[in-house]
Amino acid sequence: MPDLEFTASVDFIRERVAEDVKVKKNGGRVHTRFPPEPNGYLHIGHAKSICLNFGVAAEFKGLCNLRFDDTNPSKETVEYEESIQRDVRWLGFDWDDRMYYASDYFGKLYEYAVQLIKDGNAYVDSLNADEIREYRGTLTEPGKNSPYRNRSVEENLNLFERMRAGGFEDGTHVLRAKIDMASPNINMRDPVIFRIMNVPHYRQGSKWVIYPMYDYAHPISDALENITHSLCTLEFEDHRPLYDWCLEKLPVPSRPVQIEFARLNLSYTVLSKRKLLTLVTEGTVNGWDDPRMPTLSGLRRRGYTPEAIRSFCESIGVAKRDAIVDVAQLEHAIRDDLNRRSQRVMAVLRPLRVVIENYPEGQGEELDAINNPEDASAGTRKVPFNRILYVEQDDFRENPPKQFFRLAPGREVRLRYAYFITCKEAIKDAAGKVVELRCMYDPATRGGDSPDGRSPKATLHWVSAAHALPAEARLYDRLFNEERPDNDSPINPNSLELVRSCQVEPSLKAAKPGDRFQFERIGYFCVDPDSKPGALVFNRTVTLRDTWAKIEKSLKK
RNA sequence: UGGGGCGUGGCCAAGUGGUAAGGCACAGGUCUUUGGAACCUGUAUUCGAAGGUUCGAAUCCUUCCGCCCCAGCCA
Repeated sequence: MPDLEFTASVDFIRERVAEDVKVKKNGGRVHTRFPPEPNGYLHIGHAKSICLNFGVAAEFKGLCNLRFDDTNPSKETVEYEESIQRDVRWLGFDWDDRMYYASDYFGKLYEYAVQLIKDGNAYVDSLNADEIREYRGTLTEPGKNSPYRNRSVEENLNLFERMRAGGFEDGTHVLRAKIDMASPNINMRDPVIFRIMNVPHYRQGSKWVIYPMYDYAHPISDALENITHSLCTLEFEDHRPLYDWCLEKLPVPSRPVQIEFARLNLSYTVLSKRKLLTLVTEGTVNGWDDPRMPTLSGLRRRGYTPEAIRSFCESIGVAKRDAIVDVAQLEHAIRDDLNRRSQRVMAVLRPLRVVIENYPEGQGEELDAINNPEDASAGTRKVPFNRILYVEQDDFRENPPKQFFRLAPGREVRLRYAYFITCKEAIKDAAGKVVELRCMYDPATRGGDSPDGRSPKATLHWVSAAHALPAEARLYDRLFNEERPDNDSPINPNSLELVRSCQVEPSLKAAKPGDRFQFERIGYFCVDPDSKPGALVFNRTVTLRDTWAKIEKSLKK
């Protein structure tokens, strides 16, 4: 029986699509598209749009196209295009054979423009950019008609053809839609629809020297692909009358509708393409896939899973109000996913040597460890134990504060899957730094349980010094310290911390780039592409929730 | 200022005239060989504000306030 009490509510877009399907609009067909411009890498904000577009299509048994909005050759490259394809696929979506390019419609777009001219709906303007701006008016004052606005159809046709043929300098002429220079909507004040750019296009080469503007190319591209619902972000809301105008004036094969939703904003994160580009070009970060970047490639390298990103996108909803989602919600999504599926492993980030004085020298043994307590089918593995171990420096305090349950002089703790040990003495170097712990173990507690039922308050992770593998850990923190960073915000100087002298359990020997693990008690880590056998490199995806850190923080206040 | 949108707890977000879902975060607690996970409990007499309509309003009307977007030959 379906649980009627918990019928999930749907967002306003799905509601509207459902209504259209119900009344058999477009024959009940649903067809969306994801239309990125190949001028940068996709980020988590795009993921929201991808999940929406592909998601809506799938839910209504429809289709979603991938379409490159490549109408501005000065910014677009094949590298970006390829990264976009890779990232959409990685996120888990498939466009089958429906990959399109606005640039493939340039011919059509040109013909439609000729039609517009013939119908008296477009004209060639020869004002320069500054003049056009002046003539446009302001928010409160209407614009004025260009002196070229009433050129004859013949003259317009001739000029436009010459624009296409080449020979004109950039900016000498533009094709404008003839709408209304006094419109209160500035987008309707005779918007430019074609401009001259003597720049080769990354796919079309030098075939064109005039390129269509987004506002003109987009509705027509949608119509040519028989898109039914064209979903875009809020800032295009007042472009909608222009979107509709294009479709009304031209004999296009279908009539899509544009629906706008609020783009994603994340706290402590910047999602503007311009700023992201700057971070990359100025070398503030190490490329588009720097694990601190909110790009899909960065998140991937960081260790985020597509499932977590999709689940995050589902959790934030789709609405029209401007919102800033707490980055903690994203972190929750990845923890939730990784908790269920990741292999547990013991790794010591900052090693502190421990000598078990009463453990026989030369002796060693292997202990059973559970691979994933959330998944019995993940099985167990053997972990070597020895007289000399490493534990985490943070797990020992010479003078433990209240509520610190871990190791301290005289304190007994459990070593996970191993024995209880009691600290007898802390050895210091000349500078007074604790460099070694002398401990005693209780042989009766093998595996981690005591016959007398006593149970230490703390369980520590550890590695056998003789068996552990050296590794590097890259610990990431938020890229910005400001909750709402702007274009000038400095990055968090501690956004990357390199820890080079880690010791990890030997089962990690064969770990390959992309493999994910939970380092018990520390966090989730992902093997970096820089990693090599014998020189392992792990990226920290996200920390585990850390109750002690919270207590310690409140203690300091 | 002209136009277009939006205002429900700290952050998201349901709700579409019948008496405020859910998630995140936070705070307690249970359990625990990860101070993890899981589980339980708590957190809006109130929906930007003020009027009005109605037996009854977050939902309808009026006015006001606040926030976002638009003056690229970017998308």
